[in-house]
Amino acid sequence: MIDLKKLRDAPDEFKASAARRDPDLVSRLDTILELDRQRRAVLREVEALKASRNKASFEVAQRKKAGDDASDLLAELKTASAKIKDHDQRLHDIEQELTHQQLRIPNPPLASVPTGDASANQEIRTWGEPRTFSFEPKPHWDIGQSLGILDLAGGAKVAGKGFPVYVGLGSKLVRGLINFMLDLHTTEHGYVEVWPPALINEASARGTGQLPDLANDMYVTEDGLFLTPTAEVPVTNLHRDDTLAIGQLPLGYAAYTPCFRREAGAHGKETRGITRVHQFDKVELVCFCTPESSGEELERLLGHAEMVLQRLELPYRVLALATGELGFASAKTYDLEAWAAGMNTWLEVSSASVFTDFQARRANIRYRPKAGAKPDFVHTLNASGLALPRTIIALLENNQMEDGTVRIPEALVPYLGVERLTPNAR
RNA sequence: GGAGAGGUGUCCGAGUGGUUGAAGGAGCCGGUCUCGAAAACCGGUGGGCUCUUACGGGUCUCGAGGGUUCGAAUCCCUCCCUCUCCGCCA
Repeated sequence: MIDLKKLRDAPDEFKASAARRDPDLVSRLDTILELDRQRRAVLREVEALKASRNKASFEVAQRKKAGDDASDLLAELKTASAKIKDHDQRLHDIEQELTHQQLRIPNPPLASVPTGDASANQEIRTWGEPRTFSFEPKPHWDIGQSLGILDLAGGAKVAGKGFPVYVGLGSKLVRGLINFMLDLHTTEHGYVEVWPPALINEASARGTGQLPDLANDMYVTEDGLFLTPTAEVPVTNLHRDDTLAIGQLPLGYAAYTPCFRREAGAHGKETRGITRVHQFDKVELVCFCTPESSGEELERLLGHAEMVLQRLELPYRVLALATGELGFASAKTYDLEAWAAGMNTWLEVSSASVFTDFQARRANIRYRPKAGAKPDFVHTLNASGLALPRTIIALLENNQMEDGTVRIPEALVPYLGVERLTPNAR
């Protein structure tokens, strides 16, 4: 949720920032400003009416207590009350429209975010060297099939396209990666591990910004719950309506959840293999912190996600996303892209974002800067650490050998119990 | 799913139509005392919106949303959540 006071106090500055995302936002912000003016005008009227009503009501109480007659006042109050009801209705209508509009304005980008579409993304750094092959590296769907660890047809049979099945060491690889990542983040990076629900309610989806506009990206159940698209939603909303103590911050959680995405309209792109699927597994890092520290927290989160790739010995690059590429709630995002030798491309395996106070406003997550001080909104951040399918793609494609086996990086060996994936091994 | 009990401020806990934003206690903040601390004592202490340069004022808020009433924490309706018992079930 945008900060209405900020918009009101410095409208031009606010609009200029929003326009870097989308020039159409300017007129929508003007609409909001007008609604805000109306709201405050009606509010002043209705509050004046209520003030005089309260005064008269008090007088009635006094007279009744004293045994005096108050029928003249009561008659007066009856009409005043009707008038108030009328004004309240108008106020309610305006506020409803205002909220409707406000909920649909994305977070303005931070100044350091480059303006433009994907072509304006900035490469921050790279790590590792894409390996050179003495043979033609295969794509992961071929490797997965010949090793017998990936059953796409089976998944399509039991659920549908985009629901992969991992078999044997493939399944163990999924399980091992989840454990490896959670262990790394909890023991070395200091995160508190949580295991949240995979289904979320409407209020949670609104809190992190999936609703109202991104409803079509989620699966809905019959009783109005959504299958979570990312652990960010349940974990961030864990503290919805909370006021955190300053001593709790920064507060970091690491959570595994399956993630569900309808990917409506994405068909035809990246349809082979497991690059884009409807259900996948992900370990997510979520952080609550003070507004002053969110800049450095973003860098820390990014570093923690990078560490996963480094331990897995996967070459990657870090991109600072341009304004046109930012997610709805994000003020700044880094993407982490791992190299996939078989597909001969970079694949997004993680995304680290700072949401400033945008989600905190929606979800009403505050903190008290010091005992006795007024509460203020926290800043929230998250980073994938990491999403599994594309990590698996990179592992299979980069570490494949000419004989068809796949080398397992050292960090994962304890989790898999083997140093190499071989055909039909169990 | 059925029956019952209940949701009050940071926490515990009073309060069944009119100076109740809400007793009392704890906590927290400030002060007195002390070399310092503890204890004791005194004072202060919710949040949102809004008006005001400011001091300060107004309004809303007792799970959520509606309703009755001149007036609702208190009465009525709907929903949500927690607890107990029963049923069902991994």
